[in-house]
Amino acid sequence: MNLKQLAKELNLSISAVSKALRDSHEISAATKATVIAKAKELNYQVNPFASSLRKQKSKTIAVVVPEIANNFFSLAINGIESIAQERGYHVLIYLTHEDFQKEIAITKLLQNGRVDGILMSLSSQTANILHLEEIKEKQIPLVLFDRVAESIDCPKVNADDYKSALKATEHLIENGCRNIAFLSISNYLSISNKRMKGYVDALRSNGLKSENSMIIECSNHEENNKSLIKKLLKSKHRPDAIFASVEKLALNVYDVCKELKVNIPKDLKVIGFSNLQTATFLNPSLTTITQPAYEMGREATSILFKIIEKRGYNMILEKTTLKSEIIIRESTLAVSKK
Amino acid sequence: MNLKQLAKELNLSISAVSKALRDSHEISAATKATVIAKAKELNYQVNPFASSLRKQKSKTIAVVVPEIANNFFSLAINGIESIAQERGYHVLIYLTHEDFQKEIAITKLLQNGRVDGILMSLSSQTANILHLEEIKEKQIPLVLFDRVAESIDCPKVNADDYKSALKATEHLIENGCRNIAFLSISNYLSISNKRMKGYVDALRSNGLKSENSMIIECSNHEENNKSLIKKLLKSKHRPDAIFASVEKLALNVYDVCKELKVNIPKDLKVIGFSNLQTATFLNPSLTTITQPAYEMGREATSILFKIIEKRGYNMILEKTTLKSEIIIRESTLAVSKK
DNA sequence: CTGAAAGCGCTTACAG
DNA sequence: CTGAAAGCGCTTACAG
Repeated sequence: MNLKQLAKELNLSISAVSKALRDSHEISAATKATVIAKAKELNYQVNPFASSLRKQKSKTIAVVVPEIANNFFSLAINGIESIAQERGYHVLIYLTHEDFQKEIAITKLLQNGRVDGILMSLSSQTANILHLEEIKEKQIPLVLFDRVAESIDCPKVNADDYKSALKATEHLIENGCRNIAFLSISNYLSISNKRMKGYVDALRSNGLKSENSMIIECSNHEENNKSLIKKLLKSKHRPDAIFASVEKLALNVYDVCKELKVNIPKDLKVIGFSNLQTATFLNPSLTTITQPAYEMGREATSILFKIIEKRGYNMILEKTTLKSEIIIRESTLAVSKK
Repeated sequence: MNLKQLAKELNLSISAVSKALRDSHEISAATKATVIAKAKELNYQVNPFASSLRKQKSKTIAVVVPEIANNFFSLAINGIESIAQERGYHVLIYLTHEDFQKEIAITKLLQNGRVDGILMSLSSQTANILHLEEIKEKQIPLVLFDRVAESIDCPKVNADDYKSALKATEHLIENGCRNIAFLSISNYLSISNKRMKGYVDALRSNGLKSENSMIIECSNHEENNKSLIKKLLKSKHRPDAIFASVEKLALNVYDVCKELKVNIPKDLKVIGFSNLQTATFLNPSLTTITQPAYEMGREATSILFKIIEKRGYNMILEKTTLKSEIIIRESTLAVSKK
């Protein structure tokens, strides 16, 4: 069933039917009513490809994220989808699996007009932003969220990572910790730097010397991370707290502590950035810095639609920072050591 | 940059260029080489809408799931995406949020040729399959996974829910449980019935009378579920074990036990269907029946592509059942009660 | 208020 | 081996 057939049924021209369906002011109310009724009766639906080809608009956005089996990203996608569905947009999803080359390939794929805009969170392996510059050159609206690159000129949505890392570190210090190890995953992105900076500044402003700062470089290799943590916990300069910059690392710490029979929080306090819904049921329950993932998704999508719908808006650099929440649980409880 | 411009640059006809790019046997190797080189140089990319319009193929599939902030579905989507990416397909994602009306609206949306096929897991509210019949009538390839409706004639991928529920119940019985409460979420789908049937059959074959079976109807309302569980645990006929048919309910049980100071596994054993990655870190660690979510996603997608690529294959009813795994942890440990 | 016509950018059957 | 032409199904500027 296409416009041509529908027009024939109605004894109208194709253009009249098309206009009626798009509620054009050129068409009388009576004609519109009959057209709409007939279209419904015959279950007519506009061909999206013909429409997109003609209008040069896809009514589709792309979401490019490192992974999906991850609480933060699945919550963010939930937020993205909620706004997109409201506005009648379709959502294409692409996973980079933390692979820079895949990320580049995907951005290339998206340069042919398939989508009206792109929401993106960069992979941890991303080493430069040439691929993002290409997107910008092609004038495709782009909004980055969470894993953001400072060096690119586009709207960004993230959380107050510096501030919450600062507060989290202070929380540890208040609860008696003096040797706090920060588990980082370094990359091109500023996000991990910001968290690290918050940690370092908190040490400094609390009179802890810089030699007290322990920054442990982790990777995406679970086993390597665990042996790093194990080594750390067995060393002479064993920390009294661990600050995990990402969720996975906090769980690795739990794993190692279970194995080494290190008691949390008595022997070691643990805090981590995490969107784990079950943090409260862990043994012991985990103190987390929880980002507003759902809201970040919604916010990023709202901004993207502003750019898509008002051309030229692209030039406005919008940077939105949402507040994370520190949820204090057992893993950082002050315990009198006997 | 379109074919016309590219053809002009090359002093060839549009059709020759198009054929060269699609590696047609009608074009000489030499011409192909120059065309491909030029296309690369000028960064030419085929317009997907023109191509889809002409070929009546979208190279896109839709994934319709109840929710995404859920370990099972995010793992399944991971599997789906991995196969789709391999094959060069795009993945549209739609969430029903467990709302039958939304599910219907989405299936309507997908009838206009936007996608070459649909992967779907039904909402818990889905009350009939008229919308699925429409999809079938329109000859759009459809594969259901996990939350499947028995009554529709299409390929299905699910887990051996009956068998694993049977085994799980037997595990509880072996560990001394006699009064096992089964928390179900009933709906039109057979999935929960299968799990329930496994539970009931295990009781029967172990000589436990049918009055020992306790089936508690839960809902999607967390607070209601918790008060149901609370009532149950405070009642005279307090169970010695709870079998949660879905992950959320198991966590609700943990919540209530924490509040009522019921000790798991001493006072109550808990087992549940769950894809929780942190099940092992819970307090106590949770015994789970874990579905192969990633593999189910991959399998369903492979079948979908078989149908898309070989027409007529649609008629073959493929039903694939994958094995779940019971991972025994502390929450079902036999403990001598003093 | 309605219709004829051009054109979005491809692909492919057909002619040469 | 290459090209001219039709057509996928729309939308919209233009004419009436």
